[in-house]
Amino acid sequence: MQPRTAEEGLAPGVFEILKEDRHTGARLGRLWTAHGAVETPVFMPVGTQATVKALEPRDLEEMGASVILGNTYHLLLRPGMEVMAACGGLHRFMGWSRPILTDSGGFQVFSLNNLRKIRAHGVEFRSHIDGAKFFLGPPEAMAVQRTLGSDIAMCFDECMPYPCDAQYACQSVDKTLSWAALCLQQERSPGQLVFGIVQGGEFVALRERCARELAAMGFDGYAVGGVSVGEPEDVMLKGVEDGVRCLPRERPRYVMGLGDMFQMCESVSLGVDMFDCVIPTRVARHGTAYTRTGTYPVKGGSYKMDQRPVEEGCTCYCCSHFSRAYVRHLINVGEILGVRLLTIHNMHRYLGFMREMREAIANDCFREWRQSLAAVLRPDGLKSRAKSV
RNA sequence: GGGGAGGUGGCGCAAUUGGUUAGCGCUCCGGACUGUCGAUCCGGUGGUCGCGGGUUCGAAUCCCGUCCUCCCCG
Repeated sequence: MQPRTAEEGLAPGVFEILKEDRHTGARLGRLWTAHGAVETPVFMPVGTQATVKALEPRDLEEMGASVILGNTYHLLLRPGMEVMAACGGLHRFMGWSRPILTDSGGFQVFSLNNLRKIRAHGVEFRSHIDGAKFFLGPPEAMAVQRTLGSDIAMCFDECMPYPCDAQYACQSVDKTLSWAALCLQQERSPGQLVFGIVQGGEFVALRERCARELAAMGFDGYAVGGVSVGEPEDVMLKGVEDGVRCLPRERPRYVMGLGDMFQMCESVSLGVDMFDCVIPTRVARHGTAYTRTGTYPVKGGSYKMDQRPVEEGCTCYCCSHFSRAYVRHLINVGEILGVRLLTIHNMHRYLGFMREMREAIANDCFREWRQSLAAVLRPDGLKSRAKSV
C-alpha cells in the first residue's frame, strides 16, 4: 500500500502528521526516509551489531518492522568501517532494505562508563573487546554513520547517569549542545536525516534549554535521551514531558531506549512518535514472554506440561506452531531455536502493540485505549518503582 | 576368597592431624533486565554426613560392627 522507496514517495525528511488526537498529545504520522516511509508511532527493534538478535530480516519484514537500529560504536569496532565501506553500507551488508536509524555511540558513554574518558571534543574509549584506544567525537561519529549509510543518524551526545548533580548535568548539556551543532555541520550520506538529542537529566530547566537550543539549530527530528537509566518511572516520564514540551510539533520526536509498553503509551500521549528498546529481544533470550497483560516466565517450572501457545490468540509463527512446554524445553536446554521462537513472539507482540496504538489514534479512541492499557499494566496506578542504581 | 578405595542435599564434590547454625558447582524454584560489553546478574528451596554402636566436653572426621559401590589379585 505505502510506497517502499523514495522514488515512489516523498523526499527524505518529510514528516506528515496524518492525525492528531483530540484529547492527548498523541499523533499519527509518516516519516519519509531514503529507504521509504515509517508509520508512527513506531517501535524500532534494536540491531546493534548489524542484526536484530535471533531474527532474520525476512522475519522482521513479515512481522511489519518498518525501521531498525544499528550502532556506531559496535559497528566501528567490528566489523570496522573498511568492511562496511567495501560491503556497500549497512543496508546491503545485512540484507535489510527498509530504513535504519543508527545510534551515535552516545549511549556507550553511559553504559561503558568504566572504559572511557570524556574530553572537550569527544570521548576517548577503550575497546571492550581488546582494550584498544580510539576516539569518538561529533565528526568521527557522523563519519561512521555516513559510511554506514543509515537513513537517520543520531547526534553524538553524552548520555549522563542517574543520579547526577546539577552542576555536572549543566556542563554535560553544554557539551551535548556544542557537539550537536558540530554534528549538524558534517557531511551526510545521500538522503540521510540527522536527529538532535535532548539531555538534562531530571532538571526541568536543563531539559527545556537543551530542547529549545536544539530546535533553533533545525534538525530533521529530535530525541529525548538520558531516560531509562535507572531513575524511577515518574522521574522518567517527567523528563520526557519536559523535553518534548519544547520541541517543534511538526518534527518527529523520539524517546531513546524506551520500551516498556505503558511508558511508551504515556510518551505517545505526550506527543512522542518513535521508540527503540532491547527489552523484547533481551528478555526473550532470558526466557520471558510478553503478552497483552504483561510478562511471564515461560522458562518457569509451571509451564513444563503446558500445551497452550505462549500467548493464547496470538497469530505469530511461534504461537501458531508450538506449545509453551516445547518453547520452555528449548529455552531450558539452551537451544537456539527457543531464543528465536520467543524473540519472534515478543517482537510480534511489540509491533502488534504499536499497530493497535496507531489504529486507536486513527479511530479516535486512543484515550480509552490508553486507559484500558493502564488498567492492565499499572493496576495500582502510576507507582514509581525505584530501580537499583 | 584376599587386598585397596570410597559412601556427605537430585548429580558431582569440599570440610585445615575432632571444634562455632556442614560449604561449593550444577540442577531445580523465583526475581531482575529500558539508545544491548548476546548467551548476564541477584536471590531461594533442599542434607539428622550409608546404617548401628562406641570413645570424647564435642564426631562428617577416631574405633568396632554391618550394608552397599568401584578397582586390583586369585
